Amino acid sequence: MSVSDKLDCKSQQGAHANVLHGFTGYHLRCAWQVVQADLMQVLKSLDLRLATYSTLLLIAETPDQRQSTLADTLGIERPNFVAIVEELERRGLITRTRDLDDRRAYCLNATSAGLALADQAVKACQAHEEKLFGQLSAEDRAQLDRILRQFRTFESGR
Amino acid sequence: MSVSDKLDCKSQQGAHANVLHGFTGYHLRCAWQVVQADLMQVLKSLDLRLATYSTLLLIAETPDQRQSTLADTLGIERPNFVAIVEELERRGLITRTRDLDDRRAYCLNATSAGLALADQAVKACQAHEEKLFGQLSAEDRAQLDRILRQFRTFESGR
DNA sequence: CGAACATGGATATAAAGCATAATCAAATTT
DNA sequence: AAATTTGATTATGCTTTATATCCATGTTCG
Repeated sequence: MSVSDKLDCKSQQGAHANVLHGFTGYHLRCAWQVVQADLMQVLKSLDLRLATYSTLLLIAETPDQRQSTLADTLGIERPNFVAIVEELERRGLITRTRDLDDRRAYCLNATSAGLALADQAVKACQAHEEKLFGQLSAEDRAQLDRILRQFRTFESGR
Repeated sequence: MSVSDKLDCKSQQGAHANVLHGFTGYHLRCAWQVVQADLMQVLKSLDLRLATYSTLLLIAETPDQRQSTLADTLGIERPNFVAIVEELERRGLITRTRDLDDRRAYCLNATSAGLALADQAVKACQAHEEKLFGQLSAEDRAQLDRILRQFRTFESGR
């Protein structure tokens, strides 16, 4: 499990009717749990965490961005982003060069090693998705993807 | 965001094509994020967290269970479960009575106050689900629920 | 029976993850 | 030029999650 959420994803074998099973949100969470567990394992074999993985990918795709912009995009607090960036730099996956126009800022870019690892990671994730979502019928898989994308545009109705 | 996962759920506005957007798992996560955020807010108004909420519900549904059984069902490590149970007991929502057959163990049960709060919480969650998933078409909503349930039976293909 | 071992619950503790306040230097504003 | 803002950082705290250990009770087996 993770987060403060302890929405028992194992209680299906319980003999009693579990109210939680009536909630779509519960099943959504359980599904994400399964995916997350497998994904983290896949990334671990590349010595990546979810945070470093998505950061590396974003830097590889959008060159010359500064840290705060990237952190905002990723929804990571700036202070917490520092360690992530430092790790990627230390491992030679990205470079931090001073912005000439604003000498406070860095421009982050992926190295060739970083690009190669990002590529490897994406391929591994595609295989992971195939493994997991491939268990659904083709129609169900397409439906799920479509509905989830749609759902994402919703605001948590304030 | 939460967990180690930093799968940027805000980067959709990014001008560049984001590889992550090609993954169903990514959208699954984003959807869960939206649901979780709203759910936590709903529970907060009842002074419950996801952990205390699901624990209370489970205890209310399955009387006379012992702590370790409940913890296992919920996928919570036993040491971490202690504080949760203590909180529920301190708030008068559950009782812990010694098992006569095994004096090491406790039997956990919801008090009438606990049952009442559980009931309130369930109703609040139903409203929350309605608010969020009600934004989908009836067919999509049914499909999503069906597919997620199905997906849940999968093992993360070992 | 009694020693060895297993189990329910608790404590202590550590590692992550996530957030806020404050710092420093380099911009920008006025 | 002084005041304010901003990019990056540090320090710090809170929460969640995991592990190792401990105590008391139960169980197993020589």
